[in-house]
Amino acid sequence: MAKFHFQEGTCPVLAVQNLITGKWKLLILWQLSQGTKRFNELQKLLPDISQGILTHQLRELEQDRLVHREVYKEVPPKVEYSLTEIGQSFIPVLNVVCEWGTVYLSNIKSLN
Amino acid sequence: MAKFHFQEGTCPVLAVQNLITGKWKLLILWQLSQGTKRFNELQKLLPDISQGILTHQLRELEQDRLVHREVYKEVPPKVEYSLTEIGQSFIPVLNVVCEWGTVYLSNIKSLN
DNA sequence: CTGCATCCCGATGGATACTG
DNA sequence: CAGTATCCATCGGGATGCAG
Repeated sequence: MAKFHFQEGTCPVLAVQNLITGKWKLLILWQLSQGTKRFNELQKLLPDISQGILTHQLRELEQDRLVHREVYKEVPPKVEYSLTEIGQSFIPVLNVVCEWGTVYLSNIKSLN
Repeated sequence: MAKFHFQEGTCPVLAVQNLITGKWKLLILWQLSQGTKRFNELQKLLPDISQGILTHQLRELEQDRLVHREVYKEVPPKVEYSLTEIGQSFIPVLNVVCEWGTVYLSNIKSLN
């Protein structure tokens, strides 16, 4: 893996790159930043992501300690996803991204 | 493609997701934020990315209007890459990402 | 020097069916 | 409801060789 050659040790930019590389990671985090969601709710909010992939990416986010998975031992089953403390700290980044994206889209639009 | 169901039209978060999904996009943008770079320089700064991929990703960033490619018709050839105005506007986002990444890495480290 | 073309491979994404 | 299992398609990434 690449090191960041302007700094010793691991590159923080690369770390973030690895965290959010995954076609839906940012969207999932964004949805969870709006509050705790059940699996089913996420599916409805992100209808273009298949069930298997959603599960998979949630697991990755969980491993990366951005997302917390709470399983209720009930019938029918109930699983809630929420942001961990680390995940919460990422919200400002999401907001900056969202703001920039909005400007970007309008710039691109006016260029075409 | 997914729409952002909390807003009409295209989702800015998704737009950014698509821009920076690509294993090296953030790193490339970061390097270019430090100043104009020749192709060769980028290769040295990012030794773990193969030439073909570097070319490919630079082309994508160019299409997305984040990067400018200046070809000097000389012998030997010389090509310089720099951030466009839109690309420049992305630098604050990169800085936020970098700062958060730094904190994230130290958090993760202390958890293991 | 720059970077395109080709070929290859593993990772990622996706559709569908099935299960506790 | 919230998955897992399976199979398949596509894409990203990489090595190498060639060309202007």
